[in-house]
Amino acid sequence: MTGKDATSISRIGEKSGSEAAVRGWLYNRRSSGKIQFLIVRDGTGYLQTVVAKSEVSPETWAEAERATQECSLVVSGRVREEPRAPGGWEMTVTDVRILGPSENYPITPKEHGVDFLMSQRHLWMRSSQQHAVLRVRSEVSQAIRDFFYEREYTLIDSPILTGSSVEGTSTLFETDYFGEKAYLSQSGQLYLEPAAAAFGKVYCFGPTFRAEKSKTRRHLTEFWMIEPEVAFLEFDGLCDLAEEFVTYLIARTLDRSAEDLARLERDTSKLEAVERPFPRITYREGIERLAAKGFPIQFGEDLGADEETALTEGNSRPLIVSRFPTAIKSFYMQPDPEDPDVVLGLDMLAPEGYGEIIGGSQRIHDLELLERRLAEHKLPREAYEWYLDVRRYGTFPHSGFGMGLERFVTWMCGTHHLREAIPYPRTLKRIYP
RNA sequence: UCCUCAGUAGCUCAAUGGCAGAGCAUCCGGCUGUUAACCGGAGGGUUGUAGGUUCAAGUCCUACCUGAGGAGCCA
Repeated sequence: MTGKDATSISRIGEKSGSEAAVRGWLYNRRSSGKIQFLIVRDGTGYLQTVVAKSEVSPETWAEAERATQECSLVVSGRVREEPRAPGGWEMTVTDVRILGPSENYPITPKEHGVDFLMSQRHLWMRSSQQHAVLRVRSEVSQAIRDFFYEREYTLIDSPILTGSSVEGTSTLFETDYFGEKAYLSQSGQLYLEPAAAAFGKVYCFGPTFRAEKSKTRRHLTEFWMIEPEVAFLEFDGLCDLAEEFVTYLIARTLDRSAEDLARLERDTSKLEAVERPFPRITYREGIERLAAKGFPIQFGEDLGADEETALTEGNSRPLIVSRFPTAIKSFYMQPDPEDPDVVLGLDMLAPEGYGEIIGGSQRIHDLELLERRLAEHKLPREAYEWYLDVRRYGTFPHSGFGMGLERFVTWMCGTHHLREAIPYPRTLKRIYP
């Protein structure tokens, strides 16, 4: 089409005082008779352009008047500093060319309901706040990879199609695999444990599927999970790793996503307040605190949403809760040698009511104990022979955790709902678009 | 699976059981510094579906459908 030499709006300042062209979509147009303001966005930023009737040809003026919300266009002119313009730069237009028209764009500059917006998700991501959230997500994903790369972890992609469940409790999406049953992965952990024996420090980062009929703003049926697994790492070290990981990601987000967080009107002082060490309590301490607050939880009962909220109330840092009763946790978690009724598992609960973002544990490395647990949980042993091999051939203590990307991004952005933190959310009631 | 709430114009929402309304969007007109611009005008309706009560139902009753929020479960 046109605009071969178009300038990226993020770099428009480099063109100050000279001619330039920007190529993108019309974000909004305001007209005042003989002057029009075309706000152009190109994915990297927004630029206010000014068309003055007295300074352009009648054809150019008419073309600008034809520009409608979200039409694609090329605008050329002279770039200059302009304090009245959002962003500080403005273009005095000499030429406008509409590339693709846009009739009756559904998302108007006005309030809309979430249901409507989600049905227009493919268009909604053009809106400034949604755009900002997804850019933060992109930065967080990059920071996750950098964190592990800098620490000499090996990326091990775990399979999405699997033959058995990790924990046997959550509901799995079933699919047909050439006449046999297969399931969409709900965790890469089991596949990472053997990899830890091969590479030492490993992680996976990919989509995860849960067929749970959860209907809350903290659940998706398809979400992205980051799971490190580390050989010879024991429980206290795991807690340290989780802390270091989260503080690293926050620092990177504050540094590289400042503009997007500002657009989201995120109170970044809340994120700046997150420093190490994080408070750590055990489950037993937790139920004591809850008893004092009027929640009569007995040992062996799981902590519900109200209990989690009560425990994190007033915290500016995430809370690590550890050492849960064995009976309510997964089969592979290592018992605490000093308190055999509990396992060396942890949940990290984010402040500001964002809830659980990380769940992890030290894994059982003793073959006989693991075999016993499989039996207790009534899991089909044949499906786990390969997993037991990790304990048969040079067993070793090891630990790992899983972090939900969308939950972390939602926290960073201060967003209300998880579904805005993923480009195309999959929820109980939505698989379109 | 359970509990709560909602469904009226393209969108966001009004309407005591008594004429179906407004803002935004769209179209037309006006305006040379707008910031979700503003001002004037126009078009736009099977009130989620089916049944019931009533002289009269968007409104009350019953069932169903769809969605949202929460619980449980989890990251």
